[in-house]
Amino acid sequence: MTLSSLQPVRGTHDLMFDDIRRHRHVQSKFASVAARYGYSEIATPIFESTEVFARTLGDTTDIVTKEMYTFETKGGESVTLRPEGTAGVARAFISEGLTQQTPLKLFYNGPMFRHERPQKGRQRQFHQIGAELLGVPGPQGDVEVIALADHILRELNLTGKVTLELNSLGDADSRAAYRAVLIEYLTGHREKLSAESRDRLEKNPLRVLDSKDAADKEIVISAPRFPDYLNQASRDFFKSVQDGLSDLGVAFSLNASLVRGLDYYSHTAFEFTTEALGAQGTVLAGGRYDGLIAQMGGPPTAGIGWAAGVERLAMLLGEMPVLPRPIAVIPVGVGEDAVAQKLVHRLRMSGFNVDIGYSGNMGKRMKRANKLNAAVALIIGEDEVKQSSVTLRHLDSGEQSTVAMADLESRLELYR
RNA sequence: GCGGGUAUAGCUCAGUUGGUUAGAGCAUCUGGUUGUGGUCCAGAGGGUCGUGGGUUCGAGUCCCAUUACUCGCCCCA
Repeated sequence: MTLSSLQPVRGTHDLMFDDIRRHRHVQSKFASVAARYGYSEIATPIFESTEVFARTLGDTTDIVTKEMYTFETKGGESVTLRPEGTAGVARAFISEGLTQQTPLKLFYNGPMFRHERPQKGRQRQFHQIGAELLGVPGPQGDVEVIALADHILRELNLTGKVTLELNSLGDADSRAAYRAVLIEYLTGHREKLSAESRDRLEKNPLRVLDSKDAADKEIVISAPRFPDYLNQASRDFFKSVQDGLSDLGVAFSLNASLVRGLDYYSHTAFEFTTEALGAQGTVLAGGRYDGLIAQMGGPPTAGIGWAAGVERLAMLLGEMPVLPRPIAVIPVGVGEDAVAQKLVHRLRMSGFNVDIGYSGNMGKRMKRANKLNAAVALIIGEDEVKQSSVTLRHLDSGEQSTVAMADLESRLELYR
């Protein structure tokens, strides 16, 4: 541990054994469920022009102002390691000429990078799965996207551990109206607000609703409520989303202070949260972003999507299913090595999961077979080679018998 | 960026008011068992006590700094 450069960079981790199995489990469940909903996969580059993120996320967000891994290429271009997935998908939507192929359903999965202080459930390189539905302006789009999220959490057996919170940010008019009264109210209490909230009052007043500062919370309790300022169209829209979810049996609760900071968000905002991960309770979050594509320079296109943290989901998973037990092939002496190797290959070609101890006496190899959790050992010695057979030993019971080489596949059928 | 906690063997951790060869369990290796593992028994290897400085006759232990990890704030997935 003396060479600091031999440690993984702060906030990054090597994933192996059980950890990566959990990740793969999350990812493969996601891929199979997403396919049932008609989503196809997209893999956008891990870095993009800095502009792509700066423009889409908004230059008042923490992500853009202090958490991006931004660097200059040898060609002098400013590029950024992606801090989230939606911006890249939106960029691809425009630059790949997909704007005429709506409705478009895309899902993705991959590493994201944010320069934050690491803690439980928060790393500098982390992984997200996400889904985006482009070109569906109606509430049935919201319902389907949320149902997809709920479905995946269900497949992962997490329904008891997470709850869905829902809010509406309304359309642009509603938001402008609410924003105005909120600013007026908060300005009246300006002196009592925390420093950050005073700052947000200028840049992003909705975020004050989110504050965890005790004094701020006091003020927020009596603040004008967003739902009261939704116009009729926005109310109808939100009502349809709620009815749609209820019809599908997706449970949710309303949370009027659930907000998204960015201007292009509208209508539905939602989060699946858990109590089990401490401060990082948000496991999956998303919303409708009808303004985004236009803001990036594409044709006005409705959009809604979400992203989930794979690490956070993986932490919530229970025990992983046990791995299939291999078959161990054990040559008694060096004389049998070649026969053993051929047998191993033959069984692998037939679809069996086979391992072999590479060196050592028989005792050692038996020990290794045991450690691999092998179900059976195939022992090959001089006698066996002579009669073209192997000794098949069941490692749990210790029973063993002689099996002709030719009959092996059928005798091992149970262990495939 | 701010605050708290922690750092001793590959892993999990003991280590007394500062006291001389720094321990345990697990893991690893060897032997008991040269064609039979998981149990058992005997033994072995493995540590610049995170790093640097200071106090002291003497520091794993006290002080300072630093780094890493971790939890919280913030932010978010």
